[in-house]
Amino acid sequence: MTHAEPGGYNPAFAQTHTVTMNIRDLLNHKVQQAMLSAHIPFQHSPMVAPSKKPGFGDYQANGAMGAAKAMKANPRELAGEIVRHLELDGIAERVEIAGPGFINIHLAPEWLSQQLATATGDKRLAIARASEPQTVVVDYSSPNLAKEMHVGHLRSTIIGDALARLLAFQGHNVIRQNHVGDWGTQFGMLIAELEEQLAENREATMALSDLEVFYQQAKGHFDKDPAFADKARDYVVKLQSGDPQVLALWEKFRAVSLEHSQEIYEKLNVTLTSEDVRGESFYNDDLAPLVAELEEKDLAVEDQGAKVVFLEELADKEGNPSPVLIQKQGGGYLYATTDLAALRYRAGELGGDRLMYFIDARQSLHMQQVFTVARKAGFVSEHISLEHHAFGTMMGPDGKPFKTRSGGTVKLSELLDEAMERASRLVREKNPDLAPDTAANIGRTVGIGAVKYADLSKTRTNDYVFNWDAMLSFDGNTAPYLQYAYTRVRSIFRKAGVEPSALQGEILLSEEEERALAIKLLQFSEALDQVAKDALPHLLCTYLYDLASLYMRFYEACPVLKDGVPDATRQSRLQLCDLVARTLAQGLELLGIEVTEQM
RNA sequence: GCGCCCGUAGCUCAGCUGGAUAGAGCACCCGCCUUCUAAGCGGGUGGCCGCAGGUUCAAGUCCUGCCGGGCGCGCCA
Repeated sequence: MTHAEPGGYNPAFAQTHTVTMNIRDLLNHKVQQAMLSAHIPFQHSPMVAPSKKPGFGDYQANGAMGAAKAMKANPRELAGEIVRHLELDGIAERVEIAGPGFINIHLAPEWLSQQLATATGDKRLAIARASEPQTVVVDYSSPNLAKEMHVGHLRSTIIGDALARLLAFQGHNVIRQNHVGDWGTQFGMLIAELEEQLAENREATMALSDLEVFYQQAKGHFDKDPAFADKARDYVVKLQSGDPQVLALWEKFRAVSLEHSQEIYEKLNVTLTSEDVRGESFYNDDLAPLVAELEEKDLAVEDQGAKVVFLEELADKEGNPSPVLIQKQGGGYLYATTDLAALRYRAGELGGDRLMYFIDARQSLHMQQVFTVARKAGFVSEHISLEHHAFGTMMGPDGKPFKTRSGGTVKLSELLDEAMERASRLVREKNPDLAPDTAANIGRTVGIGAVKYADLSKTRTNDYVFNWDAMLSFDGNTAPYLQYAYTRVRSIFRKAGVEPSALQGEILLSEEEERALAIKLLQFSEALDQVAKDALPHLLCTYLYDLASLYMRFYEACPVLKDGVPDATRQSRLQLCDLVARTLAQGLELLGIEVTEQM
């Protein structure tokens, strides 16, 4: 139930009303119809997928074998039946049966060319908007405001932002939620420290210019000075009871800390704004009623002085139910309480159909508990999808959690600065003729892109090893490689002095490299659909890398501007180039990565 | 102890609802620039897919057990 399917999404049977650029859906639909005509029950899926080997056509339908097994029929004969009913006139040039019952589909170049033509004329590259747009609430980044953002926040921020961008592009109503940690006991200490420093005539922004240092000062103060510690504890109480003076200090601290985060988001090219901040404090007033409601519904019970929900759904082997603490002995609330309030708000007030959480894998049990309680309490209806998209830890080159040499946490701002610096140095080395401004700008784009892409391109659920050299390399599945592919295309247009909009004529797919590139271009929407469904941005990375690789091969094999290229061929190839550039730029933009005209 | 995640080439990683001889990049070896950015392209070396069973026409993929690693499990968030 953690990874519930979003309601109503089923790519296999998506209709092709308008111009859907999704070949896979189209073929699935066509093959399904053929199967029905061949009296094969609807439950058997066509299993259409891109072929892995060039010899097996462009797409293959593997559903005949499974259906034959269930129907006790001969798989090759059944495949023959399906092919007999298969209507792909104008779409496929050849359909053949191979092996035990594979149906290999070879697409017609004229059809591919037509499909590409609809993409060239469309700003969205003919990517359809969702026919049933959902309201998707995306929880990501969510740093603790008591401290500076560190590398631990990178993955949630980057991956969540990519999904938010992508779902919005698909036409969904995306609501970003930055569930910042702006409440809790540590704020008593921090506010008390802030008050003292302000009394020494320091500006709040100055005192808090380095949150890490400030936190250490407060902690040191707290540990050594009992009077200060008492005050800190007193301020926690005052904060919770709404004391105006303490609250004002808290506001000040919060504002400065949020500004720090906002700076990082801007540097990172992350779309979060102050509008998206809905921190823990936002739910304060709802916590007591929420606990009361859980008690009324006999879900929460008192246990050892605390209020607990016991979940038999998550019981261990011996049948001991899993406890979820929602209120402490002293009456204080816990993060499960806040998360439940936030969840209820997102489903209720925000009207979310799909609630996505991009949070560390270590929170898996907690998220499962929150989801289960929310379901039982009726905070969310059956058809609302609750999804925890977990990710692994960021590891240093030594394979251990990423830390500084001295063992401290790595500040995000410093990491990003280093990325830009390293990239700038590389750009200057490779292209010394660039003006310093231009080089710095390219360095920024490449450096930030490299950091983000390195993260996005790995399977989300695994731990991931941070490696400067690998991510800044121009070889392999990296941001610089993709950005370079983009500049190569743009360079052709600069050289030719042609505007893409001025291009004319049919797209001709005579060479192998052109054909392969064409099919890959047309698979963009398939990649997007899959990422949207499973929240796995690395699938889009793989797609873009494949596309860039195929373009590089095309570039080597198919001259565009060179002498002797017929005009029709030149126009055709320039159109392919333009589609590649736009697809790369669009894909990278959805990942939150920028491109440059030259490198 | 229980639960979740992971184990694929020397290294970093792909492998899509089970499908055809398991794929990239790095590293190593060999080719390709008087021609659109060689920050590139082509080729080669390299794999008991942790181990053992099972299901299946078909298993890296599904099930069970074991080994190894990470993480989590009532008053922090």
